[in-house]
Amino acid sequence: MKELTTRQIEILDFITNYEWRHGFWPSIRNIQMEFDYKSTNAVMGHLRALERKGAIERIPGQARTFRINRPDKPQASFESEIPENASEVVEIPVYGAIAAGYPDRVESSGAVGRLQVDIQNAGFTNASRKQSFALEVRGDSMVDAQIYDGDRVIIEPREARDGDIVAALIDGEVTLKRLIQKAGEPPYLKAENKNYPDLHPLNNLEIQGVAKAVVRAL
Amino acid sequence: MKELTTRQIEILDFITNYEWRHGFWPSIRNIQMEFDYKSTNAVMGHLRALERKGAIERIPGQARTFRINRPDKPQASFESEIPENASEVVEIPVYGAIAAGYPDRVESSGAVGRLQVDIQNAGFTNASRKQSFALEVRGDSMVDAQIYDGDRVIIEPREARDGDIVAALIDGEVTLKRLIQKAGEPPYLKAENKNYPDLHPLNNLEIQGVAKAVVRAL
DNA sequence: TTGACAAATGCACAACTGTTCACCTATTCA
DNA sequence: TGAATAGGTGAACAGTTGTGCATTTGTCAA
Repeated sequence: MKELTTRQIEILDFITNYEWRHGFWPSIRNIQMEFDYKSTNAVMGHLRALERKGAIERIPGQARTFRINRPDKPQASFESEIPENASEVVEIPVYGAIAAGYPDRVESSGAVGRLQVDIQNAGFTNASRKQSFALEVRGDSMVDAQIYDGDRVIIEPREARDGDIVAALIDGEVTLKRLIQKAGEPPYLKAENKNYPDLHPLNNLEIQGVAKAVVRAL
Repeated sequence: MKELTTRQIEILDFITNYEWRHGFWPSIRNIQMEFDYKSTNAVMGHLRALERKGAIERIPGQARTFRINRPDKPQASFESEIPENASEVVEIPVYGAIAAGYPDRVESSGAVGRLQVDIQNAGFTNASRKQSFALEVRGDSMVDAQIYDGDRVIIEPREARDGDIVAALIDGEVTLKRLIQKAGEPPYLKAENKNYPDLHPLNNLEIQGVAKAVVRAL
């Protein structure tokens, strides 16, 4: 792939980001608005350049039909067929750190990276996979569940059940713990390390999502 | 969500499948062709029904803008905001199982799944990440390195250094161990569990690659 | 200077695409 | 019997959307 200019990378980033946020691709006029162009043709020029350099593919004349070519991905073309054994893949932004020790605020505001796991391996619910995100773990309160400082947990936002490991907002602080939710009793959070006490919410316990997988770089 | 009819489920399945195969949503006429309808309005009726029953969401008047709602998803609406950013991504086939206990043969022949991890998080070498693959771990010989039975390790094929965790072919058998390679001495493999002995190769020690990351479904 | 190229404006056009209105058939249910 | 609902035809319409042509500006290298 040839070198992309700064502007072309900006356009490409916007397209990718738009797709992740909305679930569908932007129209040319969506891109035009984002960059405050006075003409759609400004976008057209960049799209043509991106296509010429192999960064994207499109279907001529059809609306919102992009395909992003990542350098290391095996050639994706509109003609190529997807093999049967290929499994659907999930793309997950990494947001920042979550305390597995004592509660803390999520540190990073934007996503710091991306993580992809296939559905079969992590058992995602089809719909919420695109909303899933990953958080870096801080602290050692979950070591008995084999989750260590520096690991990344993949969080799927959905209703939690008793026994799930959850990312939770407890009294305004974010933490990663196991949820204990017995019938007729108020729910609370339990660390997987006997040196840490249970966390009983004073006011508010809000489950942000359920941990579905752990990823650790060696 | 209300009950869907057989036909409505067929439509919904087609839409989902189309998106997975093509990377973008179908137009109404795409759906019409698939079901050999003589009128686009047949599709419109089903889409209206699906929307009324909460199975999908769409943006009125805009092309190819679907959103699929699955039962246990909390709330997906076009208004919900998701933060930003993206980074390059690696795609890795999952091949089969590797013994972290005693050496064994890689069990599966073809790839059984796919796993994707972003470059920043796993620190891949640019050139070799294309050929990286993932293996499922069997056995408990690496538990002191926090690698457990059922975990998946991502292997990058490259030269190993002393202290790396490697997938190795030792006397014709595949295993996951830490490589000990001191100057002037023959290299050998060391388990991260004191119940397992060191593995000194009788004939041949072939390093298949270096473990770069661990992924575990919760 | 000249040429090549990235970047952008302005406008018009045609195709793609969602949508609506009128009308039809069959099934279910009270 | 009548009403409601699922499913479908046919034709027309309007908004969204991709595209092409002509023109301008600035940068960089030969």
